[in-house]
Amino acid sequence: MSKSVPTLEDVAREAGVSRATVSRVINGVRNVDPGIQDLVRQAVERTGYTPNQAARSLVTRRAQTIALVVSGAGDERDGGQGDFTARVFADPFFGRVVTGVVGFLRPRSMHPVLMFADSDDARRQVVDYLRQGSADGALVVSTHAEDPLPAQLAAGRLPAVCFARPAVAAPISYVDLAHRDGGLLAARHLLARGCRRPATVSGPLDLPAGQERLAGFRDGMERGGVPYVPIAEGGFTLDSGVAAMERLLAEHPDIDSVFAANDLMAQGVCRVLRDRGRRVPEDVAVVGFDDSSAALACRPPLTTVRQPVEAMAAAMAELLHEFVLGERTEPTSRIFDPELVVRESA
Amino acid sequence: MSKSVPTLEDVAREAGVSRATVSRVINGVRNVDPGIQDLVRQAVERTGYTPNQAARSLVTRRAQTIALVVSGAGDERDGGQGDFTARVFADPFFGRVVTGVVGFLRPRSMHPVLMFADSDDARRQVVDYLRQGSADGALVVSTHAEDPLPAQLAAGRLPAVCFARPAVAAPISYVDLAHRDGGLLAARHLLARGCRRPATVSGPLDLPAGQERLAGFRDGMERGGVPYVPIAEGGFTLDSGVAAMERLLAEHPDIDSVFAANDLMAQGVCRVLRDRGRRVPEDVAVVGFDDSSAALACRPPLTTVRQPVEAMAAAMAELLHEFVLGERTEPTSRIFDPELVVRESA
DNA sequence: CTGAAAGCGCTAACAT
DNA sequence: ATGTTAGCGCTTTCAG
Repeated sequence: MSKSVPTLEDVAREAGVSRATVSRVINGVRNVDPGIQDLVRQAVERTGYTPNQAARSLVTRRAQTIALVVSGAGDERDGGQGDFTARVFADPFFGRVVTGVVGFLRPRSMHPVLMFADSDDARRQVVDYLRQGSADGALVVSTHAEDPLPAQLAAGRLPAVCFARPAVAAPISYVDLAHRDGGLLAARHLLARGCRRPATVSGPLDLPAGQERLAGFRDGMERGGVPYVPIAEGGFTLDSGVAAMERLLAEHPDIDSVFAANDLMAQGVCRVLRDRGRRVPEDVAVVGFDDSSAALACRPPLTTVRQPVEAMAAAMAELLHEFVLGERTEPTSRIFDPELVVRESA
Repeated sequence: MSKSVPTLEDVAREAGVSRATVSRVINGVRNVDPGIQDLVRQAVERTGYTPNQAARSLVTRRAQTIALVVSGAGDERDGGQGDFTARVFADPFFGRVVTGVVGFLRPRSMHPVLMFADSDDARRQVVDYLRQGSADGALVVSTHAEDPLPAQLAAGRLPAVCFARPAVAAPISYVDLAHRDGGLLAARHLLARGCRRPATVSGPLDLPAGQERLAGFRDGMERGGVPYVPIAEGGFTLDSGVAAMERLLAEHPDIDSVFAANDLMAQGVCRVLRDRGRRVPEDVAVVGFDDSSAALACRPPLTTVRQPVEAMAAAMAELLHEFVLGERTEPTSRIFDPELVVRESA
């Protein structure tokens, strides 16, 4: 058999210097004679050396890896797992988070480990993973309101940053959107269009995002002279949007506009409208939220409130990185502004 | 400050035994007195000990991590990155792969690191990652035909398993579907329905999956007495399905059925048909491929050829695991059978 | 500017 | 059945 993977020792011998010097060259530490640097680099080339990350981590106490965890509140056992994963990926939102996170991580040669925390057991795994030092910190995206993970992470003093303020209060960092302002934007646009009989398909009302988007919309309508807005609660999925819209239409057949708290539900809304023979936007104008891929996939393309998910995700990674480096210690929040994107649905 | 994380040493002292014994208990090695086991477990509890993975990996030479890499052929620089990630997540297929992989990994407390290999540089990162021992092996899903990664992995003798046979030949393991049989299934179903003027929106013809699904379909039609099938090549995306269908309809306005090589394109096909006032399936029957979430999201719900992606992904992880454990050494292939799922579109 | 040496925390022979 | 001991490959004082 050929000799196994080369170590620092091998490179040092090959270059005729000490291990320490090779280490310095590899890690780009200053104070190394340029001539020797070349020597070492050639030796590295010849031996095909690659530093062993475990050995490195053991002394630096850094894994160069962060956990990207999608967390639910449930306590489902195995059975639910597949569904949970599937649901997460069905939402175009998650892909954007990954895009943003990877964009920040990659140039720093760090990598995300994907974890799903949809049961007590899975959550324990996440915490253990961090305590083991397998990952330097966690980026968490919660899908449910009562998710206990953020609090657990905070209690364990583990570096972590959440996407959106956790419903369960905890001293933890997060990035979030000014959801309320987003709702306001939607209301103003509909008002400007002349709509006076709006309705809304809200997000889950136990989620801050659900509440605030609704509050902002109502507030905007109220200020615009429309005191009452029929509401049907949805669950941020296409199906829930369909169901909510059917309820709304049954009780309020004369509405002239709908604000859906995310694009997936807006898509459901459009589908129902179409099936009922109502034209969008002529008969009923529809405004979504997120500006996800669903907004463009929808017929007609959705006018929607853009949430800069990629930028938010990158900021989340950046914050975490600062914690890991010890440059930051206090829990921090970073709030982004929404923006109206006008297309054809309203 | 409180003393930092407890080590084996601390637990050993606390329990009044040697490090070795504690290690044995923790790793469930036999030959340890039950009484002492309890003692140790209590000490672990009291100290809140968690094994350090880096130290462990250093000696076991196992990271308990595998790389889940999505690989393209491109050589795009930074700019393309975001798009690539977004495109990957937009396809419901990838979520199913993750579900299957995680399902296998989780019970073994192993975790997937997400990597995107859409440039030479990124591919180098993947190879280095494995050589560093940060991951024990790679699971690769290629999105393009000329993806050089599988060959690179094989050349480096790195443990790896691909989803689908790589277009670039290499001595590497993979799981795949009997695509040809899938095409046959679609043809037979359409034939049984009485369709005699079929057309097909194929996948990219430089991809084995694209070629074989098409070949199977044509073969089936031929055997059923239909010698000619108009074809338009697509790219497995919704938009490409729309474009392909428009071309098809322009040149062959009298077709009575369409076989699309995946559900996303079938969705596009249905959309075009609907816009042109053709009823599905009354005027034109449509059969998709994959049975992804897009099949159910489509109106009408798609009759499609099911690809057991989750099971295939789990098999991929299992194969890799066997390589990592050294239980398997020769490149291996595992082929799954497709299955027709009849819904409303055909 | 470079080398020698001391660990990082753990597992696995080898003793006992 | 348990303890002793030697590393795994690397970074990092500390001398020189």
